[in-house]
Amino acid sequence: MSDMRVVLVHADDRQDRMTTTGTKAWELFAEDPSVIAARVNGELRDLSHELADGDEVEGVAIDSPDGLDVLRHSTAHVMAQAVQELFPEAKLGIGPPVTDGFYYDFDVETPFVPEDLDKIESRMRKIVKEGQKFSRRVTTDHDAIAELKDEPYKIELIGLKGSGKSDDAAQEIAEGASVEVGAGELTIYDNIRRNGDVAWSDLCRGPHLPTTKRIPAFKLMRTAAAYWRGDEKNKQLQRVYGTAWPSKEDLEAHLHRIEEAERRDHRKLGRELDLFSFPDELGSGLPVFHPRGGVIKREMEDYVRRRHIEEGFEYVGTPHISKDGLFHTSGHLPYYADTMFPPMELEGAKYQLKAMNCPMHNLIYASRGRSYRELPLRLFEFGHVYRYEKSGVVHGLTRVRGFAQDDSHSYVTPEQAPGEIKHLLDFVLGLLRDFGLDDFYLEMSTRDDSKPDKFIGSDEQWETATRVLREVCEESGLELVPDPGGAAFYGPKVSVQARDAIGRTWQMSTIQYDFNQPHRFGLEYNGADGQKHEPVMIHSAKFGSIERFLGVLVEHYAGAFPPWLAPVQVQAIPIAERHEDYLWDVAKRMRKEGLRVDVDDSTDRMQKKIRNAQLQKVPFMMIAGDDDLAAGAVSFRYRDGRQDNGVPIEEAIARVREAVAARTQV
RNA sequence: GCCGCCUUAGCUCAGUCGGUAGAGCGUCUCACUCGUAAUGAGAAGGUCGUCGGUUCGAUUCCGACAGGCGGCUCCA
Repeated sequence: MSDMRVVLVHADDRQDRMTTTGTKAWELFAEDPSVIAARVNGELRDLSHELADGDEVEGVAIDSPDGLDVLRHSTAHVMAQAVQELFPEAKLGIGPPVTDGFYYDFDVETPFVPEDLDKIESRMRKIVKEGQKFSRRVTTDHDAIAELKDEPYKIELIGLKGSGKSDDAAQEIAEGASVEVGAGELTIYDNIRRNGDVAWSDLCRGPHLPTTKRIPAFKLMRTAAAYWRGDEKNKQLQRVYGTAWPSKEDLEAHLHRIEEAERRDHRKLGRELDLFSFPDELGSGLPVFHPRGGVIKREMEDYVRRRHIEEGFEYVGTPHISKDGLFHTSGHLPYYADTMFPPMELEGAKYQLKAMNCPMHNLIYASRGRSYRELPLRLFEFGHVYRYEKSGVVHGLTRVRGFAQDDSHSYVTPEQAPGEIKHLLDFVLGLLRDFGLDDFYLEMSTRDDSKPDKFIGSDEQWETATRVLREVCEESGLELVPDPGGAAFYGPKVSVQARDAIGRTWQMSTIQYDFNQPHRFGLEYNGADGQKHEPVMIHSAKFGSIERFLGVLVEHYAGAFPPWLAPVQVQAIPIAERHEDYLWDVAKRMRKEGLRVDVDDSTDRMQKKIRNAQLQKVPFMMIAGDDDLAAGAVSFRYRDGRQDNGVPIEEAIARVREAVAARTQV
């Protein structure tokens, strides 16, 4: 045993530490119970990892991003052990950590039922209590294949690793597969009981917690089916999702966040607030808006129509169906036949419900000769499109089969394109802010070079389009996340992802650069040089879909809309029947100002009326009794219980009017 | 589309080991007129998602379909 030196890294601090050969990483962190793994020379390692002279070592705390992954992946192992003890025939798929938790896939004859989750969870608690040690063991492909002869999926992964050789390849092979077989040597983790027995083993890259006892809090969430290696041509395995946290409190907080999200669910609130419904008689994914939801929808439409006109767009209108030739010209058919409703045949022609509006706007452009002096030519409408989404993906208002896009197409010269994209991006961001969404980032969807059949146009065209979009995005200063392969077949796309009140992100607006459709439609303009030139078209939807955006707004505000969007802005509540006329007078004056006011003249008691207005999340409750009558005033109650009594009528009207005009929340 | 679960009054849900069902809220009626989140009493309301099968008998068991939920795949 001889001396050696390691460098202990903590944040920006680096300290030399003398130690002896054979020192394990845990010995450096013995005094810090939150450290559950180590980063050695940049690589995540188990705490049992033996250090070498000159190593740079950093402790990984259980509540750090890496630490959480280690915790969750280790919990996945415990779950897999529990499953195989309870269901010996279960074959292992993969079991990586995911956001907030983990999953493990199993091939079992009979799918799991909810009661199985309870059984698995109990067995897991037993394993955690046993304090089994996670023990790393280096193996070879040959030995591992022999050892894992009963685990066909693991053997498949070993084979893929042999051909792939990199983490990236493993990621392509299967989301999460890299945690099983990363680059480098092949390892197996044994779970060892205190008496030395090997309880269970799994092919795994690691690292793991020192022992199962270091799992502070976990819960199994649900079962689901998932295609092996994410390919719908493959067999479906049974996936069990769980969550794991550094403390019981963190677990509780996580479960609380889930409840909060459920409380905000727009499908639930849509029914409770009488905003919209999905009648079975219409079919899946086809919503109807009730009067109250209609108010919000109309406010959105009025807003976005006015803003488009202010931004230089011209409001147009196009039909819902077209002969199918149009979609062949555009290039959408036959590629998207699967997602379009099937054609209707009449008088020898096939008509299709439109799934996109751009071809029709192209016809407006092409209706006469165009001059460069007209460009940018900006067309906008609420285009109602129909897409035959697969039955399993329809979801509330966020994924429907019939919806309205606030769709615009800007026809520009190639030189004008960057300026127009910037114009659109500014427009979109301002719109999102007006609707209370002010935390966003951009996603840049580009072509997948390995799938040329999914995209049309030359390499040069794609390169130009992608560069132009990227430059404008970078100029915006917003975070830019790449989305390789996510482009439309006709061009790259930038989409604005907005975070809602509880941090979830939603894809909202899109801006797409299209050099293909103008060519396919033979669009042209006369340039200053007297020659014909081909314009570029820029697709843009600001809300994206009116329905979807409305659904997101419901969740963002948890149904408590700011006054300008609230279906009922003021709910007037008389203390007693004799105050009704007085409130009706005030209400009528407010209505003259264009405000949405209701007077609750039902036979309910006033306490009940307040409760009802509260449950309907009305921003202003306007109450009047004898005192208010005498003073020529009203009393306000707000959704949070705040009160403001004795407000003179004129002031009360002005207060509501100003909150609506300024789009403020109250 | 695939896997699993689910579908009982307008809503949320209970129930029937196969003998056609119940609560709360909501609705309607009557009484109460009340100062900041549920007044009391009474009444109406269901071919138990649809179609088929098994059975003397099906809301209950089986199947198909429709719709929903959670995932997977997909999302121009």
